[in-house]
Amino acid sequence: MIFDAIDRKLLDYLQADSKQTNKELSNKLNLSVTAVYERIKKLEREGYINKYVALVNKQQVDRAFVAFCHIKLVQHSQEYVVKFEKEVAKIKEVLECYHISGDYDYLLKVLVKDMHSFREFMVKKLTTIDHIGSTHSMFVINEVKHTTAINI
Amino acid sequence: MIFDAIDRKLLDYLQADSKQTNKELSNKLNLSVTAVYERIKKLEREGYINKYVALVNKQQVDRAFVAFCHIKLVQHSQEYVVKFEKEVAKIKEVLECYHISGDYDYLLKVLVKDMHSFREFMVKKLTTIDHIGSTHSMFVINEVKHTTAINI
DNA sequence: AGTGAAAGGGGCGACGT
DNA sequence: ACGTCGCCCCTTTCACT
Repeated sequence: MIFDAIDRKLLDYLQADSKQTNKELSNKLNLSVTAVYERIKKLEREGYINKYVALVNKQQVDRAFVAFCHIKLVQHSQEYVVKFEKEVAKIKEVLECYHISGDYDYLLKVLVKDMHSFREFMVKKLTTIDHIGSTHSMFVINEVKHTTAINI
Repeated sequence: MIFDAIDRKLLDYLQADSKQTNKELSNKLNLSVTAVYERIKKLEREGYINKYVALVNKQQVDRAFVAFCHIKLVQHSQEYVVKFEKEVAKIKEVLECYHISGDYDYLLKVLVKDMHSFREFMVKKLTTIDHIGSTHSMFVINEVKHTTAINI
C-alpha cells in the first residue's frame, strides 16, 4: 500500500483534532472532499488509525496526581508474570503498564486524586497482587510535555 | 456546575470512541438526542474534554520501539531547568516529559523506529541539550496496558 | 487515485414543556 | 434540563475521468 506525504499530513491533522470536517481538511491538503474521505477510510481500514477518542482534562475530574511505579517481581516464572499482568491491567488507576528492561520489571503510570488516594491505591490495590517483590514510586511534579500524537 | 452519573458515563463512552453519534449515545444513556448534545457541549465548555484526537497505531508507522529515559541535570538552577524543558519539548521523538521526584529529575517517553534510531536520538538530539548530568534508559519489552481513558 | 453531484443522516438552533 | 421540529451541512455513495 502506498503511504505518501499527504497521508502523513492527514494523520498529523487527525492526531491534533479529529473533529475537523473533511471539507476543512480538503482545504488544508488541496484535495477534494471525496479524496480526503477515501484516504481516511483507507487509513482506518489498513490499521493506521486505531480509534478516535475524547481526551479528558485530568485536573477537572480529580485525577491530577500522577505517579510512576517501578515494580519488581519476586520471581520471573511464566505463571507469576502472566498473573501479575492480568491483575494489574484490571486496576482502573493504572492507565499504562510496561514490561521493561533494567533494574525493575515493570513501569506503571498511575492516576489518582491526591497523595492520600495514592496510599489507598498502594495498600488496597497494588500490593494485594501476589508475587510483588519490591516497588519504587516517583511522583510527577510537573508535566513538561504530554502528547498522544506520533510525529511521522 | 452539576456533574452526575450520566456525565460520567458519557465521558466514559467518548473516551472509548468519540465517533459515536449522539443518537447512539442517547440510546445507551436513555436520553433524547438533544439532551446528549447539550451535555457534551457543557463538558466541552467547562473544560472536561480537552480535545478529540485520532490514535495512531505505532507499529504501522514504524515507531514501535518505546523507551523511557531518566535524566538528571548537573544543576537545578532556574535557568538550567527552564532551558532543558524548552529544548526537550521540541524533540519530536519525545511524546512525554515529566519532572519527577526521586533519584532522577525527569522521565521521558520516547518513540523511535528501532534500537539504531534510539542511538541516533540519544547522540544527536537528547545529549546535545546542555546541562544534562546523566541519563538512564529503559526499553519497553512489552506493553501490558495502555489507555488514554481516565476511569472516573 | 481524483473530481463533482446527489442522496441520506446527523449536528445544531428555536421553541415548547 | 429535557423533548420535538426543522434546516443546513457533512458524510457517504455513484458515475466519470
